[in-house]
Amino acid sequence: MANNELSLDRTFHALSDPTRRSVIEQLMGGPATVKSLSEPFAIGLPSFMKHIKVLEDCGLISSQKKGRVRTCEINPVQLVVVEKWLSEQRALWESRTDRLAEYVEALNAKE
Amino acid sequence: MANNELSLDRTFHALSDPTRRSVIEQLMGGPATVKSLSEPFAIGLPSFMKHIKVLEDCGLISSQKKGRVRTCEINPVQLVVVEKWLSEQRALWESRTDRLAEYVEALNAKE
DNA sequence: AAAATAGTTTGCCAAATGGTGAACTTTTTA
DNA sequence: TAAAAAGTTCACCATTTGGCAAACTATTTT
Repeated sequence: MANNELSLDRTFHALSDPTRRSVIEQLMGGPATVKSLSEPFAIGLPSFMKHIKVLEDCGLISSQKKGRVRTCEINPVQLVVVEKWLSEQRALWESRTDRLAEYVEALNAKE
Repeated sequence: MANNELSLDRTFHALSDPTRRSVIEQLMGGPATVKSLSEPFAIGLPSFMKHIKVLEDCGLISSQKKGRVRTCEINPVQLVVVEKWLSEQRALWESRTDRLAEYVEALNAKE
């Protein structure tokens, strides 16, 4: 569970971009090549590769090249690290008051 | 539950900075003034106020001024929005395989 | 009334971010 | 073997970020 702070910085930052979140969503369905992942987006491959690198550097995905094709895969551990920070905050808040349950209900009701 | 995308962008970005995460953590204990929130950090007030603004713009906190003092408060709804995106991803992954449980266990075991 | 406190506004800066096009390498495929 | 496909590298660009100092406005305190 090493160096949390920097890891959280990078992971939250990685998730702050819609292109990168979309890549994550795609990868949830299973591994995919860079090319196929890039297709939904109207940006060049060099730009897209930067996003892949950001995701890889923070540990959200991993990739390997075989022949001329690079295949990416999700690494759920890193998502759990982030989820954990959030739920810890939630726990802090809940220990102070228990209004959060109401908020969540209200939020769910809005859908 | 309006405009999720932009809201997620801004909220993830807000959480990608350690100063801002620390402010969130402080506020989990209850409302506090800008000054008291800024004390742990070796940065000037103008810089600190930018962080407050980022947190307020994405809806993670709210604040109000009374006299010369501005008091900030956490707004847990926005945290829940982020938690939700993450747990949706986790659900996607779990629907594909159930190895995540193992990962989480392994992670928890490391503490 | 004078001084301290808490914030705000302004203008500045270096570095990081997210994009581009062009040129290049390495496989595959035709 | 020639051409297409999939990345990669490079140099460049505008914008955003996160910091600063200085000057300013209110409000408490003393």
